[in-house]
Formats: sequence, structure tokens, C-alpha cells
Amino acid sequence: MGPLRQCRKPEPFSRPPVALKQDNMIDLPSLPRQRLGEQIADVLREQILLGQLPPGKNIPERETAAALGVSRTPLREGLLVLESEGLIEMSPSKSPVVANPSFVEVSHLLLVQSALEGLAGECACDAATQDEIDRIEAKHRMMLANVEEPDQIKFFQIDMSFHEAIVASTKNPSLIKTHKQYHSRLWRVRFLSARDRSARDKAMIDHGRIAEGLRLRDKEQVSGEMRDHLRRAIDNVRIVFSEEEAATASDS
Amino acid sequence: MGPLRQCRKPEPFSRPPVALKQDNMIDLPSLPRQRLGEQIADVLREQILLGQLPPGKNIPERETAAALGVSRTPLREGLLVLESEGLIEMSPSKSPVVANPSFVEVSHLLLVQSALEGLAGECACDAATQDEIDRIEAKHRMMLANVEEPDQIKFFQIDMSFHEAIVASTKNPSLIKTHKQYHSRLWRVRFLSARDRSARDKAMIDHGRIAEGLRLRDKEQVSGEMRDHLRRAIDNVRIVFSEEEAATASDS
DNA sequence: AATTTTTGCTTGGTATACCAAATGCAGATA
DNA sequence: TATCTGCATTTGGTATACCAAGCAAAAATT
Repeated sequence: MGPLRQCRKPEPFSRPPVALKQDNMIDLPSLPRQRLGEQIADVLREQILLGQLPPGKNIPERETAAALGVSRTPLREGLLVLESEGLIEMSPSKSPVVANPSFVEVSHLLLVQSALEGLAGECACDAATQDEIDRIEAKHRMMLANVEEPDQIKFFQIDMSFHEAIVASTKNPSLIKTHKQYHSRLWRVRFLSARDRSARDKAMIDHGRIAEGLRLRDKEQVSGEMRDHLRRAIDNVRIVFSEEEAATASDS
Repeated sequence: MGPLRQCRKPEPFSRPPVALKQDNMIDLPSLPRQRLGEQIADVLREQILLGQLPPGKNIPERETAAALGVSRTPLREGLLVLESEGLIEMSPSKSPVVANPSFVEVSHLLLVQSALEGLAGECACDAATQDEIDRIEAKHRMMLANVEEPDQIKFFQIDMSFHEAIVASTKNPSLIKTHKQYHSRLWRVRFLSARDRSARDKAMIDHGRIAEGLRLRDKEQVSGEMRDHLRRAIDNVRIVFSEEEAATASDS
């Protein structure tokens, strides 16, 4: 072999794909066998959310398939899933690339998510069991207790699980699925905008009102608060984008 | 189902070059490059919506690929798209099957769609140009003029395009895309429930209020009317399902 | 030296070959 | 006759081979 030239980022994945290896023999017969492509999508999605695959990063098919220990066909299947979710962008003759949405795009996403969560709040008042409401309130109390938590990602995960739990309590599979997709696309930017301490405090106030309304099963309150909570997030996100812009400007 | 045009020609001897030349002539100047899988998804989606592929029908991969004149790989890509849209269901070692949602599932879908259209109505008041509003009102007038139209599918298509036009005027790509997906999944059942004449009349009243609010750019009115319009549709759909159930019961 | 052409690697897109699991039918057996 | 078993067929799932397009660096031409 002559001198190989790596044309783009030659970095393989930091995480070995052992878990992905087909282990058909070990599987119990009754367990639902998940498609390999779905598993790949799950792995890549997690990497994207956690920032290990940062926005703008190329995901070449051959390289990635080799790194994951699978062939291109199921990898491609996973990439198509992520593309349909809006997490990556694919164009002919170009490597798939991790999406890097602009502020305008994010604000559009947040608007839709606000409508979805508004509906979720309304439906939850009808469909949530008392036990589910108790658990949601428990999450809220856990957040209050961890408001000083230095591990930002941990705090943020509790935050997100609070929202997820409310949506899940509606028992509306379509709503849950669509919400989850927007959730993924917004994960990173919401994480960045939630690092601010004052944003945390504001969020806690909103969550308090939401939990209160849920306890009283007051549709109007829960729906409105959830909707407005996300619409306010647009302003927080705007700040993140302007800061980022300022940073890149000073770089050059 | 005829053969599809491919974005890259791997020289199949079975394909006459004449057809390729025709395709190239018809092509729009710059943008016609679409993945084959997407085209397949479009074809199959249309067949499903029009009922040529009825709910419950199997879509075996090899057979369908042969019928479309493509290989299994891009066909499978298209099937995965339709699966992510909820139009078909795939399970291991079983042929993909056209989805046949229950009433509960449809009502869940309609709830989400009502939230999406409610948001669309609100955003349209801000984002729609006067020209777009004019066109939307024109669609409404066209519906009024065709309320006696015997070709139900034609009337229904105008009905749907009215909703689509409002959503499109928001210029929110995510909202448009998600709405379109729910639109597809609901197409068939909404078509069935719109055949009733009294349902048509009620729909026209709703549409009138929507168009009026849009002209006045009254967010509250447009948003509320669009949301309620779809929630009322749940009741119409319930009737369709109970009739269908009665029919199948008498069959046996 | 500047510009155009060539070339050769890269990329993703498609077709095909192969495999494992499920399903159904035929034939053997109690 | 009823049932069980095993083979064959059909299904979807995966891996691989091949192809055209794009791009960039090198080379040839002016």
C-alpha cells in the first residue's frame, strides 16, 4: 500500500462497537429482534446529542461502518433514520453531515415543540394517573434539590425527563414519538442555553407552575404554562446564538 | 407500476434508452436529482392514499421491487421512509403491511394534528403574505362552488389543499413537514369521513370562519377555529369506524 | 507563471449475492 | 385418523461488488 491520504477528518469513533456485533445465537428467542439499522441510529443519535459528533462533522459511510463493525447497508439505514429526524443532512456525493441548525431553524422547532407540549399538558390532565403525577412532582423536587448541581449535563437530563414524563403520561403514541424527535433536534441547543444560572431559576418557576396545575388537573394552566415555557426558551436560545456568533467573530 | 427514473444510471440492459432521453427532456433545469428511494416512497405513498394499496395489504419486497423495476435496496429505503411516517408497518420475517389504524390511534393522530394546525393558524396570521391569504380565500370559494361536486376525491383534494396552503404560509419548514406526515396518515380516514354531505356543510362553515379570521389576521380566531375544526373531525371519524364495524359484523 | 486539462481517489447510490428465521406442506409414525 | 417432524420455500436482513459523480491535486499547455 502506498501512502494513504486521509482526505477528511480521519478520527474513528472513540467508542468500540462491541455491543453492536450480531449476537443472534445468544438472543433469547422471544426477545424482539431489533433491526441493526435502528441500533446504529440509536448509537449515532446518542453521540450527536452528547456532542461527541459535533455539528458540522462529516459521517462518511465506509469509515463509520468500519468503525462500528457493520456494513454500509445497515449503517445507511440508520443514517436515513437520523436524516428523517433532522439530526443529519445528506446530499448526493457528499458525506452526511451532522446538522447545525441556525437560530431561525431552532426557533421554528421550538414553536412546534411548544404546540406539542401544550397539547401534552392538556391531555396529561385527563390521562395521567395519580401515580404518574406523583412521579412528575418528584422529578420537580429533585431538580429543586439539584439546582446548584455543578454537573450541568446531569441537571439538564433531569430537566428533560420532567418534560418527557408529562408527555409519556398522555399515552398518545404519536404525540410521544413526534415529541421525541423534536426533543432530539433541540437537545443540544437547549442544553447550551440551560447552562445559565438565571435560566435555571426561571425554568424552575415554570416547572413549579406546571406541576401545580397538573396536581389540580387544570388543563388551561398546564397547557398554557408548558407552551409558554418553551416559547420563552426561544429568547434564551437567541442569547446562545448571539454569543456564539460573537465568539466566532473574535476568532477571525 | 412502471419503472422509475434513477438518479444514476447503472446501465440496465432491460431499460430502453428512449425512455431515459424522455426523462431528461422533462427534467427541470437544475434540481431533479432525487434519491431513488424517495421517489419510490412517493409512488407508494400515493398508492396507499388513493386506496390502490388498501390497509392490511402486504407489500413483499422482491415482488414490489420487480414491479417498480428497481432492486430491493432502494425499495427498502422507500419502505423505511413510509414506516417512519407510520403508513406501513414492518416486522422481521414478515412482509411490510399497509397500516390499518384503529379509531383510538386515529383520534390520537387527530389530536396532534389539531395542535399543529392551531399553531399554523397562529403563525399564518404573522407570516402569510396578502397574496397567500388571497389564494387561500380563493380555495375556499372554489370549495363553496364545488360543494355539490359528485367526484368526492376531487372535492376532498381541494379541502386538503386549503389546509396545506395555510400551513405552507407559515414558512416554518419543520411544521410543514410534520404536518404533511400526519396529513398522509390521516388522509384515508378523513376522506371516508368527508363523504357525508352534512359533514361537508359543517366543514364549509369552519373554513369560512378560518378564512375570515385570516383576512383580519386574528390569531386567536384562526388558531382556535383550526384546532376545533380538527377536534370536531374526531366525531365524524368515530361514525365512520362504527359504520365499518357494523358492516364487517353483518358480513360474518 | 498562469491556466486549463487530466487523472485518480473520494464520496454516496444501486444491484446482487448470501444468510437466517419463519412458515407451510408432505410424509411418516403412533 | 390425527399428529408430529423435517424439508423446502419464502420472507426479510445483511454484506459485498460495482458504478457514476465530484473534487482536488498534479501535470501539461499556453
